[in-house]
Amino acid sequence: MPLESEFVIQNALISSTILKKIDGELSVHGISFTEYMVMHHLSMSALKTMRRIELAECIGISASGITRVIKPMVKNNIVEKEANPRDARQSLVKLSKVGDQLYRDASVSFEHKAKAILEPLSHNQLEKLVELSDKLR
Amino acid sequence: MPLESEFVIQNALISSTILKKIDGELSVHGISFTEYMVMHHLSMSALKTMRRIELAECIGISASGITRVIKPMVKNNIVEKEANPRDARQSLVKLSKVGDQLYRDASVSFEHKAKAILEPLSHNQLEKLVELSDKLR
DNA sequence: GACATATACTTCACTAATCAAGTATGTGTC
DNA sequence: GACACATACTTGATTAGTGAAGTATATGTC
Repeated sequence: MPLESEFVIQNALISSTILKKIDGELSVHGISFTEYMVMHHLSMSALKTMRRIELAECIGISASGITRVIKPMVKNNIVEKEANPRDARQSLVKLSKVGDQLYRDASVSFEHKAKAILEPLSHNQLEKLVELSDKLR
Repeated sequence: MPLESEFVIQNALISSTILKKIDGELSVHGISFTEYMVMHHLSMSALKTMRRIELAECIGISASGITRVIKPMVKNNIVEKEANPRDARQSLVKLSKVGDQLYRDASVSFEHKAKAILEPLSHNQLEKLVELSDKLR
């Protein structure tokens, strides 16, 4: 079997395992990995505000997917809706104060688990892995 | 943000993208990536026969998940059920002749797509990536 | 200014997975 | 041999996602 096929198969198992571990860790905070990703990308963005489509792209889900993820987050006051005066089609999403704090708290768990998962790798190996993975985007 | 967190976030996006590309490619053969994985692991196994639990583990899904994946595969004569005379609880799964041919055909598409996905990497880089990923199992 | 087309969502029906609970069978201990 | 416990599934209810179709708004062309 070619190495490429081997990688795809191996990667599928590894990434689903990682996802489950992270999801388990984040459940303490009452959020899923997808919700964490939403908060993460909002937190990284300059204005802590993004369009839904942008968010969906960053996270790797569809337009309808992002609608469903965000609906309960608005209800729970983790993010706020904002209109774009320049374009009435858009519905901007902004991290609320509550959401910002939740993100900080969840990040502690997230980073802790991420480190545990990547513990088998040295710092140099991790750097190499990130560098190689990056080429696949 | 620590490199470990960055990797987890980056990897989630990359692997979901890869999965969608592969799924699209396999849909020509009327199968999902999960079904391909079932056939793949059966094909690799010495007797082309495995227990459901074993399969589930290899693929990274739950026991109930494998039940649901395999049911239509039996119906479509891709795999066959076999009893284990030593243990009546077990329900062995075996790749049928039809399934074996389907796997061969699908593998061509699979390998082709896998190569396209990993095209940005040189052979050495791919080897390194597989080696590093392997440490995360 | 009207019309065609593109974009940004939202909603509906569906799918693939999950967990919890249930059934059947095997295994170890007294 | 009986009982407790473990293992190998299966089923039902639920969940997180998908794509297709619908609505509202923007943009480019004549």
